[in-house]
Amino acid sequence: MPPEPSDRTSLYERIWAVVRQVPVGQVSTYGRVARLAGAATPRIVGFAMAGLPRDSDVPWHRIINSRGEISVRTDGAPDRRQRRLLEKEGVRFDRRGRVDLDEFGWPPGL
DNA sequence: AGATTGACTGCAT
DNA sequence: CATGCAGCCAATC
Repeated sequence: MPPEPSDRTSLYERIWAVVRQVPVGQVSTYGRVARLAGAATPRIVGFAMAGLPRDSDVPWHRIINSRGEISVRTDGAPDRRQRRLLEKEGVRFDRRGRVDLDEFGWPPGL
C-alpha cells in the first residue's frame, strides 16, 4: 500500500507522527513504524530518528529493533541514555538487555 | 548520475 | 539462541 501521491507531509514527518503515538511505558520497532507510516523500509525509520532535532517532542527512545534490543549506533555502541529513559518509564530489560515485545510492544498483539 | 552508507529485517545455517 | 547474508531505498558525496 503505497503512500498517497498528494501527501504534503514529508516521509520523515509521517514517521515522526507515528512515533509520537507510542504510549509511555511501551516500545515499537523500526519495522512496525515503517509499516504504519508507509515508509518503504525500516532503514528509513532509522534515518528519520538520526535526523531528529534534539528539542523535538518525538519519543525516539521508544523505537528499538525487531529483536527487542537497542540498536547500535555508527560508533558501534548502543545509546545508554535510551535504555535509562525506557527503564524510567517501566520497561523491563532482561539480562542480555532485551525487551519482551509480547509484553511491551506497540501496537499490542501485532 | 553512480557509488556508498545506514539507529533494519527475515530467512538460512 | 547466535551469526551470516541478501534485499531494501533515501540521503550524501
